[in-house]
Amino acid sequence: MTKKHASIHDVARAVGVHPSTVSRVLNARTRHLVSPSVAARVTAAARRLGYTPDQVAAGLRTRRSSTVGVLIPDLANPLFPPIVRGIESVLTEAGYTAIIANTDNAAARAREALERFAARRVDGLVLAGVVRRDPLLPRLRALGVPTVLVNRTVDAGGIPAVVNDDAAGSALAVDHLLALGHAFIGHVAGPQRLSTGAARRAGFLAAIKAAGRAVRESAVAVARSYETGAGAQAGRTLLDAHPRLTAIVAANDLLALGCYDELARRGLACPRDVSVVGFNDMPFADRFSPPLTTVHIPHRLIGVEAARLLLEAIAHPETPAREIRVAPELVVRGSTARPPRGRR
Amino acid sequence: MTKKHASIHDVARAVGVHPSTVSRVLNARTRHLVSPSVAARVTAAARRLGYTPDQVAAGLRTRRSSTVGVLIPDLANPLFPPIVRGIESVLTEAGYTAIIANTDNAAARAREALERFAARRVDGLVLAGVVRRDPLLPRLRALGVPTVLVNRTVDAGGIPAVVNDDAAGSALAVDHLLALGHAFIGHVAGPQRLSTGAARRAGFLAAIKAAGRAVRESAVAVARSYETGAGAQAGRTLLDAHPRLTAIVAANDLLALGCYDELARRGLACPRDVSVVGFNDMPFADRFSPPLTTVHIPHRLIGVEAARLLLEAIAHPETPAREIRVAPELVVRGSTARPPRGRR
DNA sequence: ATCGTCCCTGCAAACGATTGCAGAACCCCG
DNA sequence: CGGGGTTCTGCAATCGTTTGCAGGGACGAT
Repeated sequence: MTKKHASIHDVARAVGVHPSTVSRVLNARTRHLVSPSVAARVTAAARRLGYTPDQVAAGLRTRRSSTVGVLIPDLANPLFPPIVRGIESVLTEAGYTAIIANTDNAAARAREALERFAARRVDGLVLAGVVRRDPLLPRLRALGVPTVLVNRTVDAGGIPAVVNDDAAGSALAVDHLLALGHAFIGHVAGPQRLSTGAARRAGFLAAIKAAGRAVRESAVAVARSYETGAGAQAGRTLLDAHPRLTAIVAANDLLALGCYDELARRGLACPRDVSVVGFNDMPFADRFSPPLTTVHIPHRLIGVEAARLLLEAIAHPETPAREIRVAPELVVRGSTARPPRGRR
Repeated sequence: MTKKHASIHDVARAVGVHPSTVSRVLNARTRHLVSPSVAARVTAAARRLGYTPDQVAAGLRTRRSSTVGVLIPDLANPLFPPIVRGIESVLTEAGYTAIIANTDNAAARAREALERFAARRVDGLVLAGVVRRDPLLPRLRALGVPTVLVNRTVDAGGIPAVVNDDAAGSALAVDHLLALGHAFIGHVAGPQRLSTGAARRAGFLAAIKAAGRAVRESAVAVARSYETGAGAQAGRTLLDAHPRLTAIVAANDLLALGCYDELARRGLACPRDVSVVGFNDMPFADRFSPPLTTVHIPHRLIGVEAARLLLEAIAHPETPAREIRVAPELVVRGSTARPPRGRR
C-alpha cells in the first residue's frame, strides 16, 4: 500500500456518481440495484483506474476480516505442511486468508500468537497442536471465535475436530505384524499428554487384546517427545526389558527412526531381527533404510475437512461441535518381515 | 471478532475521558502526552474490559497493514518451511504478520495471490519462487510494494535478494569429488529458467575448469524440474552418454535421489560405482540409503536475512537494492567415495 | 494582577469501505 | 391527468483508530 491506490471515491468521481453506487456495482450481491448502464461505466472506470478494493477497510465496516488464524507447533515438521495446504486451499477458495503462526509447543508462544490473531480480528481459528488438557481452552472460550482442532484433539470435547482414527491405525499396524507371525510386539508410544500419543497407545493395547494375546503394559515404552532421540531412548527401554521382542509399533515415523538407531546400536538388523512400523508416512519414508512400513495418514484431506468444518462453524455458529475421524491406511514397505526363526 | 470486543470508546467511557486520550495512552509513542494519573486509569480500565486494539482499524488510519505477503512455490517442499520460519521469526519480532500463499509454480496462481496481497494492502512482499525472467516483474513495479526475493533471483536485477552462493556450492561439490580422485564428473542440472539451476550449472563448469580439467558440455544433463523423476531421467541421459562417469553432482537433493533410482535400475551401486552429491541438505538426507553427501544451505538464515532486508526496504524505500549471498557448506556422508579402481 | 508558557485533553476529520433510508424519476394504469 | 408502484441513486452514519489543531487551566514570571 505504498502507492496511491485508487479508492472507491476516485472511481466515483471519474464516473460522476456517488461512492455508494460504486460500492454497489462492485459487490455482486448488490449490483442488481443499479442500472446496467451506470454499472458498465463504473466497472470500466474501476478497471481503467486499476482500482483494487481495500479488503481491510471493507472488513472494518462489515466486521468480518475474512481471515483465519492457523496455529501449528512447527511448520518445519513435515507433518504440518500438507495439513496447512489442505486448509489453505479450501479457505482461499472461500475468500479467506489464512495466517499461520508457530508455537514450537510452547504455551507462551501460543498465547502470544492467539493475541495477535485477536488483534487481527480473525473470523476463525484452526489449532493443530493442542494438548489433551490444553491451557488455552478458557482463552478460546473467552475469545468466542469459531474454532476447529486438527490432527490432535482435547479431552474435554465440545470443540469441532478433525483427526486421524488413531486406534484404527494402531490396529492396522498390529494386525499386520500379527499376520506376519510376530508373537511379541512392543509399542514405542508418543507423549501421553497428546491425544495422538494416548489414542495410539490405547489402540495398540486394544488391538493386542482383540487378537486374544496377553496384554503386557510393560510392552509399551513412552517417548518424551516425537523426536528420533526420544524414540531411540524408548526403544532402548523396551528392548532392555524384553530382549525377545520381534516387532515394534512406533507412534510416529520419527520414533520409528529412533528405533532404527537403537537397533543399529545393538547390532540388530531391521527387519531381519526386529520389524518396525511407523505412523504418519512422512515424505521420503520410502527412502529410509530400510524403507519404512508405516500407517499413512491423509494429512491434506484432514486439513481440507478441518477448513470445511470451520467455514461451517463460521456460517452457523450454533451448530453443535462434531468430530471427524478420517481413516488411515497401512503402507507396507521394507521395515517389516516375518520374525526370525524360532521366535514366532 | 464474533463477540463484542471492547473498543477504545468503551474504555474512554469507562474512564470518563475522550477516546483520543485512550488512544494516546495505549500508544507508547504518544503516552508521554497524557498525565500519568489519567494514563494509569486508562490502562487499568483497558485491562479490566479486556480491551484488545483492533490492528486492522488502526492500519486503516495509519495506512500500514503491518502485514507482508510471502509467496512460495509449495509449502510441502521441505526446502521452504525453514525459510518461512526464518522470515516469520524476524517479522513477528518487528510487529508484522506474514501471510503466505503457494503458487505451485503456476504463474496464474502467483498472479491471483499477488492480487489478494494487494487487496490486503500488504506493506511488503517476499517472493521465494521467481523464475529468471519472471512475468510478475512488471506487476510488482506497478504495485510499488517493497519486495525482496529469496532463494531464487531474477536476471534483471534491481530487486533486493537473498540467495545461496550457488557457484560456491557447486565448487564445494566438485572439489570434494576431485579430491577423492574422480576424473570424470557429470552434472544433473536443474531447470535453467530458475536462477539456482543456471547458477549451479555455471558453477559446476567453472569449478571443473578451475581445476584444469576438460570442460565437456555433454557432461551436464538438464532436468525438467526439481523432482526425483526428472532426476532419474537426466541421470539416464548422462550415463547413457558417458558410461565411464564415476561421479554426479546433482543440482538438488531430489535430483540426487532420482540418480539413486537410475543407478539402482542399472545395477550400479552408490557410492561404490558412482558417487552422488546433492544440493540443499534437505531434512532426513542423512537417512537416505546411502546417506546423501550434499551441499548444505542455511535456509533459515536465508529467511532471516530476507526479512531483515525487507524491513529495511520498508523503512527506507529509496535505498538501492542489494543482494546477499550466503555461504553453503559441504556435508560429507555416505554417497561419495573414491572411484572404482582403474577409473581414477 | 496580567501575560506568556507549557501541559494536558477534547474535537473532529480522516482512512476506505458498506448499507438503511429516503427521495427522485419514471412507468403504468385507471 | 392523477395516483401508486418500481427502480435507481444519493445521503449520511458507521466500523475502530489516529492525529493535527485548538483551547482550558495551571503556573511562574514580571
